[in-house]
Amino acid sequence: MGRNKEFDTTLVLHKAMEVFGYYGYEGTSLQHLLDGLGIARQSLYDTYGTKRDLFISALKHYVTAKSDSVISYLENSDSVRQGITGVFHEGAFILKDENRRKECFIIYSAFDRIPHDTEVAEFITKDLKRLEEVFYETLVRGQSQGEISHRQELRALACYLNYARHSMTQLAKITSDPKVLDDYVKITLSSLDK
Amino acid sequence: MGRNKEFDTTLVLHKAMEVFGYYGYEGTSLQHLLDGLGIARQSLYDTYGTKRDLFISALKHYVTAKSDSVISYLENSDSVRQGITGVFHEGAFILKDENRRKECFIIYSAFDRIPHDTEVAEFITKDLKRLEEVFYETLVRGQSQGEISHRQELRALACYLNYARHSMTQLAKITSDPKVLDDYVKITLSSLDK
DNA sequence: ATCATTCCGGACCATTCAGTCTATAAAATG
DNA sequence: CATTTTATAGACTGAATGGTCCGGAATGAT
Repeated sequence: MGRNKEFDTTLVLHKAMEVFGYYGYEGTSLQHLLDGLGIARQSLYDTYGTKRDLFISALKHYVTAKSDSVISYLENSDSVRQGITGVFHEGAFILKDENRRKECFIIYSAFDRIPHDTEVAEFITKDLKRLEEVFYETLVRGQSQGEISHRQELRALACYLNYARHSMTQLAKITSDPKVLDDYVKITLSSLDK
Repeated sequence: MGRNKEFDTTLVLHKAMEVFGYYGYEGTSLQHLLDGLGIARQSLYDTYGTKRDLFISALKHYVTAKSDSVISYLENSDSVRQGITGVFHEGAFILKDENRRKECFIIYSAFDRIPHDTEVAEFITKDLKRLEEVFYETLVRGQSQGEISHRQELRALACYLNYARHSMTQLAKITSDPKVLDDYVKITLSSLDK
């Protein structure tokens, strides 16, 4: 009983990603959020709690969705090279979309918070580890399938690919030239060819 | 005539890099600066102007010094591969130094400011272009000297190396494991071997 | 000695901040 | 109708913000 929520809470969460991604965590004022989310102040506090609570909710929602997508790419592709290539092309594809790219930048607001918010730090660290592990296992499978040379140091390569994927988002923040992004992906992927 | 300045203005500028790098531009309060720089409030305003003025001064000082060093490495090494390798190893070396690494992170506070401060945006963009150009010319020289394969697309490769160098700083912000940094450099440099 | 400059601490300013509270209206359920 | 939940707008708070101004002391050059 009682009145129903009138706004889609996860849709508002996506808007929050954009706001935090644009202004950064410290640079985001409550007014920015109210304008960006299109809800009243009290609704924000009732639904999400404090500004920090909202930030963490938005961040977790973004990161887990992204990581799940990456992992699905890697684990559900028969060809390991196709899986890894798919991850990077998918990432670049989103970053080239004028609308969808905006929310991605919340991850960099989160990186900025690492030294000042242990919950953010632990969450990010755990997710990075989780992803690196999947990259590693995928590469191992690639070696056994003969797609990846046995000369490769898989641990270092997994780590590199993992960070390179994040760097791609950073790169998109500086330039919006799609060709730059594509070239970056191409050269990054050439590290598989040793 | 008159009393002399009692603090080394460029040394204080380096401290400002650290403060801004740690808290971010928005996250840095005047109190943080006063504590970090060790000078009185009025001295700060007399010497550097507003908080934003100080930020831009610190940023420009950092970026130009760094870029000049990179360019010097690239232009003054007979072997092109040694020059490029030198740039990355030097970068990693600084990022592994507990003290010297701190001031490097001002560059990411600057990236965050790009959408909100045109002067910062223009300065960063210009510096990125300048560096990419030197990378490109160096690679051209490398091809003519037979150090770089003629199959390489030099423009894309220059762009990649330029951004990869910046990503290295980002990487250092997330992890302080020196091995991760070294592996990252190693794999990045392997892109020269196509 | 005079004057200019820098130093410092603290007072002071208007503004903005995140967050709370109140009041009232609108739905949905019983 | 009564109850419960949500929605909105606006007033409000205490604290912190960046920035300015003042007063007095120290230092250096003429």
